Parts: sequence; C-alpha cells; structure tokens
Amino acid sequence: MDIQYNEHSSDARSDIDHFSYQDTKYECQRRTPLNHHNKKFTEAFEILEKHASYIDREHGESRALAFRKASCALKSYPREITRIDEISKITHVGEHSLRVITDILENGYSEEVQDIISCEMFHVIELFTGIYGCGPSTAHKWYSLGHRTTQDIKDNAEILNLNVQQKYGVEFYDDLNAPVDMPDALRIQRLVVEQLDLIQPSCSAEIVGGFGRGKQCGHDIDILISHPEEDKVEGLLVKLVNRLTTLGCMLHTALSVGKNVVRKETFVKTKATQTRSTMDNLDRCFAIMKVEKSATDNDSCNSWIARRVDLIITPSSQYAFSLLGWIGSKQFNRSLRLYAWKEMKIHLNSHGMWDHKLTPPKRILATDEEEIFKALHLDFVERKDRNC
DNA sequence: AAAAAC
DNA sequence: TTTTTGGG
DNA sequence: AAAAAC
Repeated sequence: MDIQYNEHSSDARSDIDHFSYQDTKYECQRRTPLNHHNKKFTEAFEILEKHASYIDREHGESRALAFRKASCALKSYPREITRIDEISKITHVGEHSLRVITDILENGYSEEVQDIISCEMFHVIELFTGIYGCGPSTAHKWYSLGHRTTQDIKDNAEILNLNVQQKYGVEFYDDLNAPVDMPDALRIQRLVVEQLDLIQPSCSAEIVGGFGRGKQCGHDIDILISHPEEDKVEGLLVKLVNRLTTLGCMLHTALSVGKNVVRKETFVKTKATQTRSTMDNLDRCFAIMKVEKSATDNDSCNSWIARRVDLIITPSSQYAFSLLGWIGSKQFNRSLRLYAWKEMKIHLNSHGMWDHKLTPPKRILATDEEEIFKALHLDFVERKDRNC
C-alpha cells in the first residue's frame, strides 16, 4: 500500500523482489519492469485486451484499456500471485479480472481466454493486423470478404485496392515480422550516425522505443535525432532520408514534415504543410529499410532484410519531451499525461508542457527527463521500469 | 477514414 | 447512476 | 471494464 523502496538492500541480484506493491492510481507512479513474476496472468489479459479492441469499435477500446490496466498492476506486483486474496483489493483489478485470475489459479487456464484463442476470427485479425498498413478496421473488412491468409491478400491485391503501405506490408511480411535484436538496432543506429555526420556534425541519434526501455528484441527500431543548437535540425530529415535513399537503403518512406516551431513568426503555411495534420510538430520518417543481415541470421537467399525504422527529429528545446514520449511505453505515456492533467493541471505532450493553473497557461521548460518528473512532483522512474 | 508512433 | 478513460 | 465523480 505504502510507497516504500528498499534502496539500501545489500542484495542487488533481484531488486524487484525487495519492494512492496505500490497500489497507485497511475502507472507512472510506480515501477513496471520488463521481467516480472506474473506472466501467466498478464499473457491472458493481453489476449482479452486485444480481443476487446477487435470485437467492437464502439466500446472495445475502453474495455481493452481496463484489461491493460489490470495487466500493468500485475506486472508491477513484486512476486508471483499464489492466492486471490493477495490482490482482491488492488486498484484496476476488478470483478472480471479477478475471475480470470481465479480460473488460472484453480485450473491453470482461463476458459474465456481459451475460447478466444480457439476462435478463427481472432487468429486471422491478428495475422492481418500484423501486416504493415493494416489496422483493425481493414483486417475486419478483409476477414468479412472471406480472406484468411496473407496469400489471399497477395492474390487479391488488385480487387482489395491495397494502399502503398499495405503493398509493402504484404511484400515484406516475413521480414517485417521477424524479430529485431539489439545488435540489429545498433547497426542501424551506426548507419544513421555515419550519414548524419556527413550532413550535420554533432548530431545525437538515440535508440528509443522498446530498446530504449531495455527490451532485447522488438518489431521496429526508433531513432530520435537532435542537435545541441536549436535551429541545426531544420531540414535535416529530408537531407538524411535523401542520403539513405541514394545509398539504396530505403525500400519505402513516409515523411511527416511538420512545422518546426523554431521561428513561429516566420512560419508561412504552404500547401504541403496544410495537408499535414497538426498532430505532431516533429519531423518524422516511417521507413522500411534494407539492412544487412547479422552474422547470426541463417544464410538464406538474401544478404539483407527489410526492417521498420522510425526516424524522429526534434529541436533541443523539445528534446527532453520527445525523448520521454518516444521511450514510452504507450501506457506509461497515457498514465503520465492523464496524471499531469488531472492532478497538476499541466498539459504534457512530446513537444513540451504547459501549466494551466495560470492564465494564460505558462510553458514549463525542461532539459532532461528528471526535470519533467520534478515539475510533475513525481519520483523519477527509470526507463527500464516504464514497461507498462 | 484509417493507419502510422510511443 | 453518470462520466472518464492520452495527445492531436 | 473499472474507478471516480455525482
């Protein structure tokens, strides 16, 4: 119940065993390590979460969110759950979730989860949403048209009117669904750094996303690029992508060139920027890159493999906020932003934060992650403990 | 409108 | 019982 | 689906 760490423990081998569960309202108020003690429960909740979001587009997302919060609570729980009364009073683990946990404790499985797993529709939606460019809506559409395999989609590419991303998603399906490991991520980072040095020296290029939280493998690589001088990142993404394209590394790119709010007053809306949504001011590139296979990969026909790579550019004034946002996890961000607004009346996003307790709202600056946590009156959470 | 990112 | 659930 | 506000 209480927030108590055992930081002074002499036993550093299993540090997560030494704190009692912090029953907090927000995930950002506690530690959520990648390796926890309740995988058999959280794996069940992840099935329920996906199922809820697939089943109906109406209330599905909110039900999915509830299962995710229950799952996150168990990920933070410092030991394996063996009795239901241990967690029967924990926040975010409600009636439905307790039923599932009870079933697993008593029978070793949940019938509800088994039913989902044995359902063909669930598997096909999983398969289709694994195609880059295909989300739940498109997956449903394809399923209802009678399609069941990626080969079905390939064979009917014309009739289905696949968009560009989906075409590449189908073409490189196997590559893009092969796990990326840390050495792969480091090789891509090295390539990006080499090219950046030729365009603009002294750039930083940090691996963010799951790898940034200590994951050993993932499905894509996210790289956050910045420069100590505020305006040195202007136009950088286009130059970088052009270089990588010339080198033959780019199989597909989707650029999102936003308005870099470096010189707000000189910013003039052009047709190109108007068509972009104002959702994100960062310059981003969603790419499919052609990268060399690692030595450990099997020697099949190709010497290269297609990988999903996201390149994100941020000016130094926004660096801490984009770093925090792109490190994630998604659920950590949601909880952090909800906490900031509900508890502190502070608007937080990946560009900055604004104190709405004052009129007009006042921007709060930060140069590192610690300063953001401090401004929000939160204990700092290590990146490896943001895996909620 | 859906999908892309955390 | 109703509202909220990230941000844009 | 779960919790908080009403």
